[in-house]
Amino acid sequence: MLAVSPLPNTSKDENQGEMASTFAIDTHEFPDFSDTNLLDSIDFDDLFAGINDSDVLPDLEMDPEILAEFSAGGGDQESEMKASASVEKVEENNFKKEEEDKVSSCGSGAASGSASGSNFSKEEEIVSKREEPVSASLKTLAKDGDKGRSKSSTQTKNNNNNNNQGKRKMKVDWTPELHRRFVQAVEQLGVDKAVPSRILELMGIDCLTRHNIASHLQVLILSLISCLITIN
DNA sequence: ATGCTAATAT
DNA sequence: CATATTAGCA
Repeated sequence: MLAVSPLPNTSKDENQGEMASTFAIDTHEFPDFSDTNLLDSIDFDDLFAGINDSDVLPDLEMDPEILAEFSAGGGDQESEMKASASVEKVEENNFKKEEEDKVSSCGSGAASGSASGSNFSKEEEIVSKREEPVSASLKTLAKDGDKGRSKSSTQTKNNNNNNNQGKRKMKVDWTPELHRRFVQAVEQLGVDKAVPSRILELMGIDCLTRHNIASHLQVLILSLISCLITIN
């Protein structure tokens, strides 16, 4: 009972750059779920978690921070090494990323000095959290992943603005870091419990609401469906 | 009350 | 046009 009518072409990812054309996507062959950068860049975590992690994954109760660091290093090309931690090729060595960062940019510094003027800002408020790679260690992967651009032509700017009423905070910039957090939360929770509330709780972000999470989740699912359609 | 989908706004 | 927010509904 899955009727998919819309066909949005979402084939633009941050990974589209260094794609070895050695193995092209076998469209005329049996789709092998092993090398699909296009899909891999989306969110196979939740999908895998839903299919494979049903019982294969025991109760992985590791600290999200550790996992965050673990995952933050590779970027987004290692989604299938966590399931089977066997002795595979030791290509990826120990890469240490920057330490975990506290993401709290919602109710900080809300007191603005301009109280007299009507602050009915009709413009969108973007709350984002961007961290700069302080330590430029050796880049194992010469590929710009999430963090690589400062300004975008669309709308990825750093703007922190709080509203006065406290009920009109919109435009939450889903920074890659935040997205990563979201994905991690989903994997840790599993699709069974991948409910917005739980995700939000696990994320630890107190600025977001279930609607925010739901919206993002919706977009992700849409992208995933699009990709699946593309395969077929 | 929570979750999901659809519509709307930026 | 793409993405995020909000509203309505199950």
